[in-house]
Amino acid sequence: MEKRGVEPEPEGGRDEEEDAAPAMERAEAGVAGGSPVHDQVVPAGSSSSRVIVHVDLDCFYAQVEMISNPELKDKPLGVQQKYLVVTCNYEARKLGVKKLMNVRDAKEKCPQLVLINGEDLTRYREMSYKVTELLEEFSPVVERLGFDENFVDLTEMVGKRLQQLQSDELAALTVSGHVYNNQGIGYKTAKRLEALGISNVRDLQTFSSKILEKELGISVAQRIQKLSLGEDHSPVTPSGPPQSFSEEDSLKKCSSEIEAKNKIEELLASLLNRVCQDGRKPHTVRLIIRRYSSEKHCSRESRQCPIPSHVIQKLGTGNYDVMTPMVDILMKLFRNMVNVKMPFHLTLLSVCFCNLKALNTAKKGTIDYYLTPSLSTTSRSGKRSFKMKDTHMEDF
DNA sequence: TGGGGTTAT
DNA sequence: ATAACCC
Repeated sequence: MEKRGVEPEPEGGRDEEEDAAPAMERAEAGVAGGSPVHDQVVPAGSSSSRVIVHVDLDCFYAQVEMISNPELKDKPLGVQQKYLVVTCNYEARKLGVKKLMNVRDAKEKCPQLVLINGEDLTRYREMSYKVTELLEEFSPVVERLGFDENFVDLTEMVGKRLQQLQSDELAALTVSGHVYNNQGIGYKTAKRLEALGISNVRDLQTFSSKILEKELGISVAQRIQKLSLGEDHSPVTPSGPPQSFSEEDSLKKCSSEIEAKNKIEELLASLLNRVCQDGRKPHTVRLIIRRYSSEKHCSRESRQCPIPSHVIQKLGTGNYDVMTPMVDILMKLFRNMVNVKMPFHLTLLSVCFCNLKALNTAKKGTIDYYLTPSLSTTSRSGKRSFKMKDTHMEDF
């Protein structure tokens, strides 16, 4: 069963995105391979194997754009972020456009290419969660990976359905779609393994790692060999609501505090909208920068601090000016990282809200009720009996 | 390489 | 606070 890890590298002019249909995968490949005669005999509902679907959306951003504007449907379409075509539809791919291609190269390859700016992820994020929520109707155990992939653990549902079946119905069950030799390995790789004399899981387990690496590349080789040993019992972990919200913008050059402040205000404004919609309250804010450097090691630096409780309380309301105190905090974080008296050159700014906490549902009469910050001011006219141990920015 | 996201250290 | 990894 393959749940995590990369897809097979694109091979022989084939792209991984052609499997538009969900793939059925079985857990414990090693066990299944160990007894080939019996590996399909699974006592209904009592098996320890799992049924997990992996749903991978094709060229997701491009699809969202085509749904938004159907006139784009039969044109070659690319989604642009800065000078990159981050994804494109199949029309564009036919004409030689690749994911993460330079806009210049893409236009050269395909002058008719229609480009849509996709730097604002709002609609993609919304659509992404709609897909996840749809899948959650089948089972609450849905794990997201990025915006366009979901893993759904359907073990329970399948078990229950099998139990309902009569024995004759059970016997009449057929499996349709692609079933690749009972291994979570794609068609192409299966063929190449066959050529190496690897026809079942045990062959793969005992095959020379070195030769396999030479043949398939170190990444694929090591991964599938681990899978052949049945490794990956990791559960499908329900993602639930996001644990952080961030907005970032890469820049050619930011070299003054004013520029930085303007960018930060822009990022913050979007974030506040998102936080407002979410309903929960972030208790931590982080500022991330990337400094210009010729090195490949394009590392980021960050500073974070707790959000003062009086600011947190005003977060969802929309009435009060939360921008001013937040910008204040963020600029302090900025100056903590960047010596503004010295020349600097930043190529990225990002603001992140994390440490999200649900609003209190504390009942009257409980300890929580009296300790709840949001109630401590309103219900007792600002006379706070407890000093919260927040680290405020003044402590810097 | 964008603009995100998670978990581990 | 950063790294490493995912898309």
